[in-house]
Parts: sequence; C-alpha cells; structure tokens
Amino acid sequence: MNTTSRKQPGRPPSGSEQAVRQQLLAAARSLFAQQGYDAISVRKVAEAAQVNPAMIHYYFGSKEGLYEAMLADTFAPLMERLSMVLASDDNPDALRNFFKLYMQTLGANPWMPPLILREVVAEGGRLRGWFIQQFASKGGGMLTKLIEREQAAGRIRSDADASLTALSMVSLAVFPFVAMPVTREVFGMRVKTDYLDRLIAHTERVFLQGVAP
Amino acid sequence: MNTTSRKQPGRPPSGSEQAVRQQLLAAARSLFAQQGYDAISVRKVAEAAQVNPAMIHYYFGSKEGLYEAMLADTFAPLMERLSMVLASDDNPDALRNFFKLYMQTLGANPWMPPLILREVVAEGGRLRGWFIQQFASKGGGMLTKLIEREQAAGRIRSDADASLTALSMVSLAVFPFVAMPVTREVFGMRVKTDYLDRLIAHTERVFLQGVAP
DNA sequence: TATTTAATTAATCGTATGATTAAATTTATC
DNA sequence: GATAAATTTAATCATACGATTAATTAAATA
Repeated sequence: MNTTSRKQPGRPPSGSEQAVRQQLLAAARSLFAQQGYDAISVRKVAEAAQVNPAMIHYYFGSKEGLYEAMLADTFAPLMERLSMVLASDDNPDALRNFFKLYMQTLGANPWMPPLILREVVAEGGRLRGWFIQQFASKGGGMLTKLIEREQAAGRIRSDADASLTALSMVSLAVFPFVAMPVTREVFGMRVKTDYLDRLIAHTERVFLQGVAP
Repeated sequence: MNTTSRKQPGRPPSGSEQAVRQQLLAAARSLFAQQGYDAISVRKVAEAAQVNPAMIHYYFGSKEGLYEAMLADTFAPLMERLSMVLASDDNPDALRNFFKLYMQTLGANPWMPPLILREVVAEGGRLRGWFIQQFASKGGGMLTKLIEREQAAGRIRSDADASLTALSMVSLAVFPFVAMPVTREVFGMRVKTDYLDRLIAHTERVFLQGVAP
C-alpha cells in the first residue's frame, strides 16, 4: 500500500533508510513555507507526513528542532552551489551567472523564497539568529565580495555602495517568487510554462542594466 | 496616570473618542507586523494596549476582525496618496515621483512592509483574498497603467512587459525594508540617520536606470 | 534462544488559545 | 429621578497546542 513507510512498529531492517524522518522533513518544508511556523501544529505536520505526532519528538526533539533541521536540509545545497560559482576564477560573467543560478534555484524550489522571507521579515523569524548566522551572513558576504570585485574590474558602477547593490539584487530575485500567487491575481498572469524564464530574463536585465556604469 | 484611557467602566461622556479602539489598533499593528498573526494572541494585544481582552470582541467581534480593521486603517491613507500622484497630469517625473513616494511612505511607516509581506507571501496571508482585492490589485493596476504611459512616452523600455516592470519596482521598494534588521547584521550597516535617504536614492537609481530605454 | 536496541503507537499532561457571558459602573436620555 | 444605553471587568467555556510517557512490536545481537 504505502511504499514509503512501514506501518508496523519495531526495529527496522538494517540498511533501510529513515523514511519517516524524510517524510517529516518534506511535510514540514511544504507546510511551514506555505503557512508559517506558528500556523502549523506538530499534529498537522505529522498528519501530512502520515506519521504519529510523537515521531517528531523522537527524531527532532521538538517542533523547533524539526524546523531547524528542515531549514538546514533545505538551504545547505544552495549555499554549496553558490560558493562554487564564486570560487570560480575572475570571470566577466560571474555576476550574471551568480544572479541566474540564484533565481533559477529559487524558481526550481518554490518553498525556498517563502522560508527565507519568513525568517528575514521584521523580528518574526523563529530561528532568525541561527538562520542569519548560517546562511544570510555567508551568502551576503559572498555576494558583496563578488560585487566589489566587479566594481574593481569596472564592470559595474563604483560610486554605489556594494552592500546596497547586493541588497537590490536579493530584493529583485526573491520578492517575485514569494509574491507569485498574488502576482497572478493582481496582474492576471497565467502560469505559462515560460513565465519563469521570462521573469528571470526580465529581472536579470533590470538588475544588470541598473547597476551598470 | 494614564492619559489615553479611562480605567473606570461605564458609559463615556459624549464627544469623548474611542480611545480604547485606537489603542487596540496601534498595539495590533505593531505586534502583528513584528511577529505575525498566528504568533500574537488576543491577550498579548490587549496587554500591550493596556486593555481588557474582552474589548477586542466588543469593538471588533473577533481577532480576525481586529486584524482586518487594522489593515484597513493602516493602508487606506497610502492608497489615497498614491492615486493622487497618479491622477496628476502627464509628468516626465511621474514614475520617479511615484517610486519616491512609495519608498518614503514605507520608510516612514515601518510596520507597513512586514504587514504587506505577511499577506502576500505564499498562501499564508490571513486575509489574503481581502487584502489583494482591497489594496494589491488597486495598487498594481495603478502602477501598471503608469508604466504603460511611460513606455508610450518613450521614457522607459517598451520591449519589457509592463507587469514584470511593475513587479521589479515593488520588489526593489518593499524588500529592503522588511529585511532591514537582517541587513544590519549581515552587512554590518549602522542605522545612521541618513541610511534611509541613501537606500532610497540608491534603489531609485537602480530601478530607473534598469528600466531605461 | 535470550537479550538488547530501535521504532511506533495510544494516551495523557499542563497550558494557552479565541470566544462568550453576566455583572458592574457610568453617562445619556426621558 | 427613573430608565436606557454604552463601556469595562472578571470569570469561564471548549478546544487546540507542544510535549512526554509507558507499552508494544520487530529486528539485531549475543
């Protein structure tokens, strides 16, 4: 019946993965991204994962533990990919590549933008300190370094503050995704298959042209 | 002692304002903006307003009623001001003026950006349908019309979709404010008195240059 | 085979939540 | 002065919440 989880209790056969743990992470990612930490109870997560609520305490210790594990599981891969792009040699297209990879990753992982935003907004993020330390600071630092390099190379304006330029980039990249459902209603956009490509192309052009010398 | 509210029950003297109602709206605005609808209980709002929790039911019917009244009270003035700017004659600086007014208003009313974002993000907004209908659609429509006018006048690129351009503008304007506390930590910015002006000037330039022909 | 370890379940704990009510108090109206 | 209307309070309701526990099951280990 259910191919992803055993229903019977008892010690699992060795070599079998922790399927329940993964189901909980997936359910938590989807629900927390859509409705936020406070709106989602552990019972709802457990129900979505088709799992007993006590398993959350068993695997993650607490609701907050589950949330933190989910955030780490979600954003660690992105951080790796971004740092790889940055580690590449001095490349005239480095900023464009970085921007493109950033937006494409957000577009391909629809839960990321809401999760980022819920942590960032005001003082409301449940693990704001931890999230900033783990991801935002690192990402912001990488981006600022890249922008300063581009400024030194004369490929973008040098009179602008690098931090503000980085902030503009993140703004342009993240917001359209979190606002996507609303955008459809407000602007009457249809979710055509090429919407993502058009959005990325447009935003990329606005940004690169906006920071050009 | 407390100059803004009577502590005694009983029918108030005629001509006296509904001070308690205003205290509740103010407390709700601040708390909901900072921590979100689900994280804030009616008891917390009442405590911050120095008022009995039952007053929320008395004046607003429910927690959601308070929230809706607060949103309306918060955003109605902005909508009026924006529509006034748009109603002005064909002006070469209309887009710049609109952008400036938008960002300045967000900067001067720090609770606005978080409230907007919490309603917009994913499917999570408590009154998302109502909020979109009341404010987002109207604002988005006004902005798109303005952009199309500017395109027709040849002051900005015409090959770009007006809706996407509007989306870029809102992204650039709103996100920096909701991310402000994080920005400080990530980029080590100090809250200097001129930060707001520098942010607005920088963002305005990125946008206008980004959409220029 | 006997024992230990890992996973799962059902039941329950104390607390916080949104909501509601009846009573009390004060002013307005007749 | 008597009655009605408006505001505030304290107490309470049923429910939902995060968390924890003891018991149960099955595989691993000895």
